[in-house]
Amino acid sequence: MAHGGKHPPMKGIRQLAEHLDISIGTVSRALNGKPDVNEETRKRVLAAAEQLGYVANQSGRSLRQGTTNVIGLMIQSSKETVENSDNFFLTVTGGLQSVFARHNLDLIMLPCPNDEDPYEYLKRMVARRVVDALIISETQRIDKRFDLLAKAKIPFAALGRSLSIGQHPWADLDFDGVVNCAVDRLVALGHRRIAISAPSSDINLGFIFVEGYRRALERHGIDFEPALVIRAKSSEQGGYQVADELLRLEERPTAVILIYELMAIGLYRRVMEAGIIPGRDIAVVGFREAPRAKFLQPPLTCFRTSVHDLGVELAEILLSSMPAYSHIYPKTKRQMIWPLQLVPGESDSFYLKVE
Amino acid sequence: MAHGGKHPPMKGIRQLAEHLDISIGTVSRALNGKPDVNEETRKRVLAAAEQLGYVANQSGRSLRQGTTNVIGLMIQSSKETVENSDNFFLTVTGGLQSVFARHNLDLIMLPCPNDEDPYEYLKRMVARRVVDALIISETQRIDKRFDLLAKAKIPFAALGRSLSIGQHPWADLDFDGVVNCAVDRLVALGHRRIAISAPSSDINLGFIFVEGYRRALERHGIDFEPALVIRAKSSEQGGYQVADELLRLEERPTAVILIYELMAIGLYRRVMEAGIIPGRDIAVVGFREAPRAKFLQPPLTCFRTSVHDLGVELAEILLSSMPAYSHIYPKTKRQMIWPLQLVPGESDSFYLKVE
DNA sequence: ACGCATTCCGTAAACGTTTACGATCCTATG
DNA sequence: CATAGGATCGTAAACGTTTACGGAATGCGT
Repeated sequence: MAHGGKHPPMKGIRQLAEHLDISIGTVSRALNGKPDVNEETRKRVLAAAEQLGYVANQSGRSLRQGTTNVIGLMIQSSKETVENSDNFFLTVTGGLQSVFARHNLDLIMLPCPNDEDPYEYLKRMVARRVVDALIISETQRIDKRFDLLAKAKIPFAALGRSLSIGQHPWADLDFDGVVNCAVDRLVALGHRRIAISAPSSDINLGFIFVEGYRRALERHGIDFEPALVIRAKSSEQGGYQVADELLRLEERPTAVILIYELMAIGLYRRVMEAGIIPGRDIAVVGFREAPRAKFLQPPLTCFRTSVHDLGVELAEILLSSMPAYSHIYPKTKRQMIWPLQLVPGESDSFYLKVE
Repeated sequence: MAHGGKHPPMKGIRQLAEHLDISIGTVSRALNGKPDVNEETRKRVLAAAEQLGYVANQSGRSLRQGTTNVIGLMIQSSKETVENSDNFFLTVTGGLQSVFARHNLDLIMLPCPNDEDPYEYLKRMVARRVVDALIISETQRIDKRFDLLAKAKIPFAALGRSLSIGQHPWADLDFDGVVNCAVDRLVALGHRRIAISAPSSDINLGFIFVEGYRRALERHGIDFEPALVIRAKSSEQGGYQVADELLRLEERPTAVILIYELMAIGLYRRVMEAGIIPGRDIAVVGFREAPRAKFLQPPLTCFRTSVHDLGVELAEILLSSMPAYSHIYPKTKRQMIWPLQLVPGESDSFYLKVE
């Protein structure tokens, strides 16, 4: 309260310096915690900045030091993503921020419009130099974005693994573990004909999921039947379609593993139309546990994880690859497979062989 | 393909100018579509920029002209928001972008960490001058953020109305229409004792929803009973709690209106524990239609709207209040109430008076 | 041939910060 | 007392861009 209530509009560090009768350089050093400044004047500067509501103009700062203190999380807001992710990204964002906040890093989300090519969008964002580092999500099996970021020498980490050359940092859910666990459980319940749904194998997830499924079957000495792999969209309609195709098979499967819990609703509906009751006549295991999965009757057996904590891990992975922070987060783990835990429901408990 | 494949790293507009043997000022004018430049040289510049992959450094540009061409959408990623919104924000983002893209405006999302005060977070973002305009969401009944933005003279619009002084631009769902329609429908089905759930009346929505409910009852000559207003969290647990409180009442309601479809699952469970079947023994109307609401059995009667198109409207409202665009979007509509449409389910169809 | 308007382009000054460098003062040590 | 060295601060030069201003060249009418 040095000089009353109303202040002239704060124009910049220059005004602040004049007001304090200190040189502009010293003010900057004081604010940024540089060593060459008397502790007492630092206090004065901080107090005045607080009082006058001064905050450094980001553009000037970034221009000078080539850094923005902002980390970007790129997401694709395609219709399909929006319907499936069930706030996955908002949750992971919380985890990311809890780490970034410790280093005065702000997170912004960069939603790629669904009519723009993600690669071009990212190129624009990178060139604009508005973020210091990037997290990209929904990675493709071969994703040019990795090369772009590597070439631009901008630190990054991926939410979702990729096959790109070189070992780039990423974190991903343990789809392999999920499908293994699901198959184990179903086999233990007596199933031998187990179907699986997955997105197209272009999508990395589609590839991994089916590959894990194949290996799990092999472990149990069960032959892999291509007809039991249904490629479908990860939506309610996709689930309906999966059921439809399964019902058409000569020899029906007795169990099915779904890649997205949302598909279960469509599948439930379709099989019930055919007089088949999920959990009694056909076993269903879904992935992943989400608030909406609780709406199902019978409750879906699925897999739970803390998406928030996944964000925490991912943030540390990213920071470990940023020169300015790599001394704090040693580069031990560059890739990370995030575990999930089985949540038994009733969609696979009361198994009776169909027909 | 003027001079082979590899290019030296593009450092800035200066290099581009040297490469073209043109002055730096002309290059800038050419890129920005200024009139004082020969059409042919403009073509050359644009071609070279494309070829060398030059994109203007955002910091330098913003510093000079005080504008960033970026619009921010502030959201709060609190646990409750994340669980309830069902990707509401991602969807509205799509609508916003479809408008912004026409003006080369980029949208970024600013997720306020849940352990930070939204007001302080916004203040930081505003002071950093990283966005030209802002959209704020989840507005409180009295929300200091409006004053902050007005004082900072930064254009903004709100997703959700507010009571703040002055007529600030906003768009909001037609909660009044929803509750009116719900009451009308229930009354037409013979109900007189209609309960309602709503969040605390500090939240603007909680106030509006109950107020509309009161007026709707009045229109039908039904007395307003405070005991039938249940304040609960907008979650599954909240729905369970609502049912719990309703079951405890001396004279039970025969119908209940829920503010969030997610609450229906908890309510369903609780009333079924008591041997009461939703849709037969008690009528349930929910708000809003969401993918997950389809999981309910019986299907929930609820309200549908195009959140994407709401985003479009909101974007136009915002642009109309930005000096640079107000000639394109005349300031006719500054506030907008966005309609919803009833989606009849079966949760209120087979009404039989309880007891 | 002259004046004038128009078209195009180059020059240089800003925008707000950070930081290398050097200047000043003070203290301790010989 | 002389000097070294540390503590503290001021000065000025960058960072990459846009834009006001003025200059050169051209066209046109007289």
